[in-house]
Amino acid sequence: MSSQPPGRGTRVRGTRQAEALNAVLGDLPAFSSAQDIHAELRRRGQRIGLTTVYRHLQVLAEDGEVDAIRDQGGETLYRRCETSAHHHHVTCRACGRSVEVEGRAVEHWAQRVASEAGFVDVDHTVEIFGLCPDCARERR
Amino acid sequence: MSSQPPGRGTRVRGTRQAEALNAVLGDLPAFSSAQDIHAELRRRGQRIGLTTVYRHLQVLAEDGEVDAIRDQGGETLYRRCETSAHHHHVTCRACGRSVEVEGRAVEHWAQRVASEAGFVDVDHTVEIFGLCPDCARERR
DNA sequence: GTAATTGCAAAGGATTTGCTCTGGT
DNA sequence: ACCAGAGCAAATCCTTTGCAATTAC
Repeated sequence: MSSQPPGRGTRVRGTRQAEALNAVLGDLPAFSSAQDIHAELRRRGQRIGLTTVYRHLQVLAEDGEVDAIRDQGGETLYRRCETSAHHHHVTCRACGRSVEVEGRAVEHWAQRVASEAGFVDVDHTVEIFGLCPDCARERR
Repeated sequence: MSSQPPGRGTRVRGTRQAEALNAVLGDLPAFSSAQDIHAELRRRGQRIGLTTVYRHLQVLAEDGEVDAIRDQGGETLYRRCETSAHHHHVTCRACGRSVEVEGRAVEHWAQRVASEAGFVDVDHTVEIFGLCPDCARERR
C-alpha cells in the first residue's frame, strides 16, 4: 500500500515537468495561455511538450488549483490564484495582469435572479476586463 | 434617395438568405450555435451556406442585434433578444433556453471594483447557467 | 452593369486523442 | 517489472478566408 491514500489529491507523480510548470505558474502574474506558458517553460530551458502542458493545466483547473478564463479570441487563459475561495477577476485586456476581487454581492444576485426564474443548480461566470493603470498610462 | 439614411445601418442588401436567417432567429427561443441555426435553416428547406450564416451572425452580433455568448465547449451561441438595452441571461445548461435579466446591481458592482483597482475602460461579462424548470423536472 | 453577397473548398488555430516511449518506484 | 506520465503526430472542431459564380438594385 502507498503512504498516501489515493483519495482525491495525489494525482500527480512528482515529475520534472510537473514541477517546472508549477514553478512557472508561481511566477506568472498574468493570465496566460497554455501556449504562452509552454513558451515560457522552453525559454527557461525546460524540455516539455505542449501536450503535457495542456494536460496538466486541465487537471489543475479541474481541481481548482488554477483559474481558467476565456479571452475574446476563444483562447483559454490560466493563472494560479492567491485564494482558493471563490472569487472573480479584474483582468487587463492589454497585458493580462489581474486582480482578484471578492464578490459576495454578485453571488447573491446571481443566485437570486436565477431562482426567481425557476432555475436550479445555478452556476455563473463573471469576468471584468479593463485597462490596468500601467497599460492605461502607456496608451496616453 | 433611399427611405433610410445609409448612416450605419444599411449594410445588408435584402437577400433571400438574410431574410430566412432573420426569420429563424425570430423563432428560436434558445441560444443556438451557428451550426444549429444553419441546420434549422436547411430543415426549413432553405438553401444557404454555413459560411453565410457565420458571416451574418457576426455582423448582427457586432451591431448588437443579437447577443452572443460562449458555451463551455468554446462554441459561440447566438440569440435575438427582446430588449436592446444592456442585460444579462440566465441560460439553461441543458436546453439553451434563456431568460433575460436586468442587472443594474452587477453593472455598478463591476464598475466599482474595477475602479477601485485603478482599471479604466471597464467592460464585463456575466453569464448565469442553471437548469430551467422543464429540464430540472425531466432529470427527476 | 456593378458592387455586394454567396458558398464551396481550403486554411487556420486552439485543443484533444492515439499510441508508443520513458522514467519513477 | 509495472504503471503513470510524457510527447509526437494526427485528428477534431469551430470559425475564417480565398476566390469565382451569383444576385440585388
